[in-house]
Amino acid sequence: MAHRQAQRRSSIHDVASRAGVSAATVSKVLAGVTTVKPENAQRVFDAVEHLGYRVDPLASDMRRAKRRIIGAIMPEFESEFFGQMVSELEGLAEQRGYTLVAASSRESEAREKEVLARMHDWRVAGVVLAPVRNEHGPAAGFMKANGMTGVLIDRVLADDAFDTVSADSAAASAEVARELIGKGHRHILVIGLGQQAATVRARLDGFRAKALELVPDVRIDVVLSESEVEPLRALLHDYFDKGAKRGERPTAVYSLFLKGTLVALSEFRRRGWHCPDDISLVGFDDAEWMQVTWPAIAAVVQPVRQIAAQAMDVLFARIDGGDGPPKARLEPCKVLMRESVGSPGSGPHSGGGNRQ
Amino acid sequence: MAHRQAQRRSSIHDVASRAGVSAATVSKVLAGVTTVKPENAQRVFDAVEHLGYRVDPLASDMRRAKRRIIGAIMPEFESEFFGQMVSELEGLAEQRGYTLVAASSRESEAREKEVLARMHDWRVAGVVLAPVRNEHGPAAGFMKANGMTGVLIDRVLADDAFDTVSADSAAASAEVARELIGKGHRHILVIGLGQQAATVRARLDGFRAKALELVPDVRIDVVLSESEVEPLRALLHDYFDKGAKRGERPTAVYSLFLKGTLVALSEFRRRGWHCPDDISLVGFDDAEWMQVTWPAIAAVVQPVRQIAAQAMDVLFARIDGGDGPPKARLEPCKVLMRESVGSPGSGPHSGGGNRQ
DNA sequence: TTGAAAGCGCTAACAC
DNA sequence: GTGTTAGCGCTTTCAA
Repeated sequence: MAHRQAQRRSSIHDVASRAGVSAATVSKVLAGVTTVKPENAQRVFDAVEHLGYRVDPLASDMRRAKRRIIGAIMPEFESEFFGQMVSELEGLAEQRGYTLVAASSRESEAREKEVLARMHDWRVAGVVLAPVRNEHGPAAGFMKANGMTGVLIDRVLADDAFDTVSADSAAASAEVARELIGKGHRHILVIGLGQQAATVRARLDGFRAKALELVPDVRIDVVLSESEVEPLRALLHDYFDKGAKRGERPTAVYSLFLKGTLVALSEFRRRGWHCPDDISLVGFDDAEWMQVTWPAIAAVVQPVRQIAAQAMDVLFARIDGGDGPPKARLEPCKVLMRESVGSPGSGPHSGGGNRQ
Repeated sequence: MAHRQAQRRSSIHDVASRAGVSAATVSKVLAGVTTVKPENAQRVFDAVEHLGYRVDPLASDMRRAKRRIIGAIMPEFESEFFGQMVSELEGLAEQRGYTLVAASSRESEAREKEVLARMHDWRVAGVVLAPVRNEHGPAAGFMKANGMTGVLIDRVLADDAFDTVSADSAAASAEVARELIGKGHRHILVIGLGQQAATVRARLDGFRAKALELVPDVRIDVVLSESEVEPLRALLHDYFDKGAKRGERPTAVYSLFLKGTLVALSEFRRRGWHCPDDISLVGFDDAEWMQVTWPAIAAVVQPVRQIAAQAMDVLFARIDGGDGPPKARLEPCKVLMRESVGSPGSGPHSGGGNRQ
């Protein structure tokens, strides 16, 4: 015996014959055309109800040239940030009667382009692309070359062909600088990933500019790993080792991205340093766990909902034929100063205690 | 001037006329049929190359009745677990030439059913459903009623209509029990969410059975919140307050799900308790951050890759016509005992120190 | 107010 | 070996 056999679904013709009208009329009724005789419309509704009929959206799109599908390409799905982003985008697409098809580029530009090509094959109406690196990658070039409609988000600054939406990293980083300087930090280490060039640069520059403005002789060290997280671990290790030899050590670390914050914490662990007594820490990107640890980790919160909402707004404006030069949008972040930040010089386990 | 106008993509007919053959021949060449004259095949390849032609997968599926699309429905996208799951499933689907379309049910059974109906409208070849609650929800019923092909994962035990794949929660929980009992814990609190009935029950029973087997008079308290995380916070608060009045307190907490671990940590914070000196903690579900905090949090690691791989295997077996009664598969977990677990009675900040 | 006809881009039968 | 024909399920002229 065949197990769970998929029965043929009723088509528009089944509805038509049951209602005693043509398929064209059914289509009109379902599309809300008002020129249909009420009596016939009712018969159609009855038939639809009885048969449990539902339009096949793909067949429908087939005829209409533009498909009601939005493609979303994210660097990864594993983090809270992109998880929330996909979730938001999905809801926003649905609200407009579109389906979101999400794909992960797995932090690879090569794959990003492949995935984008697939989206193009699917003839999606538009694409929300969060590039692996920045707006100058091969994927954006592909979109341009193929006349695709799209919006670039997150790791982008501005583009001459596509609208962009991202967090205002520079402003947030300036605020972090103000906070750290205000607490008395004069030697700060900034760590980041060079791959995410667009935003890392903005964050670094925003931080440095404000810090130097407030205290011209502040010392800012920078440790950047080109494209992988693991090397950063080694670089950071070396950095602290060398500093130890010279008897110097930064009093605060600002990590420009989430994994960097984890790497920093893990390096602190290894050395037995505690926040904020031995060293202060602020990370770009918030996560749920950061509030429940000892100490709670200070973080820059990206406005995921706002970015998603803006992205969809501008994307649909383009889909609906909106014209004009592309705009670069920046959404403000929130900076949450939590217990991982204290004042330097208070010495191990002495001041700013957080263990009541 | 119209900005970025999408040019019409070349169709199979464009390729056909350029190669001087019929559309059917092009289709055959591209499908790898070997009966085509090599010379013509070459002309087709040349034309494809020249025009940058790519098959429209949706149009192709339209004709072939079964669409090469797999639907994946997850309770949420925000957590590491489901993020990894979607990522894995996406890769596995691609390997077989299918596209994964993922949707979030947002922990709502009502939405889960709607999303599933949409998948059905899309006529997906199969569905990987991670139900909000368990295998008896309305979504599984819908799948059954509509003869859909699918596999149930994660929050499921066994089903009479669909294959299921999940982590072996009971075995892992038994191991947690063995570890805690071994360390000398005799009063343990277990917290969970009633909504995830299927697995919570398995985890609870597995834990309790083993603990009682090892130490018949062990005390196991249970705090379950019906369906929301927030009430759990309040319940936990009350539980500890009441215990304090009587001067008793569990020496270890086992959280049956990730958010519960966060709630527990946050409650410990509020009371100024530290792990493992004041209380031990083990959580079901691991996360990257758990290794870099002080202390590192002990956790049960679910075998995401294995679950995804098994799910896709059994799903495609069904899609390819595989018959026979549904099977319930359990994949073994790993239990990582980290510093958040110590021995009871060593008193605050006295033993099992983790601050070298 | 309605339905017949013509496809969207593709593939599977079936002739030739 | 290859092309013709006939659709998949739907929408949209356009003529009646």
